[in-house]
Amino acid sequence: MPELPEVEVTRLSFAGRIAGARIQAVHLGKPLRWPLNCAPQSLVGRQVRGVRRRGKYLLLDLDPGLLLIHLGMSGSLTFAPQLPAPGVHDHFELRTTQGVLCLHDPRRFGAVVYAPDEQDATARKLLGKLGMEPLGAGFDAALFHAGLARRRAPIKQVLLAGDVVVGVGNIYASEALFLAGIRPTTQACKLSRPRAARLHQAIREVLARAVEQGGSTLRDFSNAHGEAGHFQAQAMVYGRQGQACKVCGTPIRAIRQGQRSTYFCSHCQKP
DNA sequence: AAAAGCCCCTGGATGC
DNA sequence: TGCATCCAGGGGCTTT
Repeated sequence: MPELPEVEVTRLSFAGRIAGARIQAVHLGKPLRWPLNCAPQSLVGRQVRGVRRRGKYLLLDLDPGLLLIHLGMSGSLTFAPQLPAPGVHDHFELRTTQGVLCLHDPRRFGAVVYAPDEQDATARKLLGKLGMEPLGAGFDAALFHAGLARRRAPIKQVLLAGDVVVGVGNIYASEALFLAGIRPTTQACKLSRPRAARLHQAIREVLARAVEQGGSTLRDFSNAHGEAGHFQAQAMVYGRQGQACKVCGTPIRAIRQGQRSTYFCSHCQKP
């Protein structure tokens, strides 16, 4: 489910409210992708200093240590003053002096992992190979082009891989490529510098706009207040197979790339 | 080093 | 109504 915009919208919706809280109890439901690699009891009494994001990971800074939270395909977080009614898919619950953080994740591809610090081996294994932050100052068009230049795979799959640029998932990859006028099947290394620069800009635009819109709610995404996002309404290609392109009227096509659906306009997007 | 497949898991939509 | 099949916003791991 959640790509960078959804993760960032989630972060923005509870970071300020949880900062400074002290952990009172930790409750676990069914196992997630990885087991929590520390004794839940050992977190009790620690303060939550803030919430950062790296790619699609949320970093809950504790004093000391940090929790890495990933929402997987179907995860969502809520942060509420009162204990929520127990749900069968609530698999991680952090009770604090300022509210209850709850991870709801039907498919359980999500995870919560503890690390003493970011240099820790566990943290580095998960965060170490991540690419540039698309909304950060370090996301440079020339570096982006250089990163693409050594990849022969289709550009869509290079975007999804996350080692050149992070946070672009299945929805926003299709959307950004549409905005940049680039066919998803084009080999990444074949993109000229100007076209790579155009894609660089398109990624920033699409992701920033999606954050403003509160993310995409296709099935069940909601922020930590429980509110849905609205970006999906303005998708140009994603999920629009057979419908007319909003720019030229050509029917939108759907193909499979690496077991994932890709949508594009064969007229607006050139190989 | 890079690319391609394979899984993990549940639920909703669709088709017979 | 019941059952089988396919699909879904991710990504680490193993194999080529």
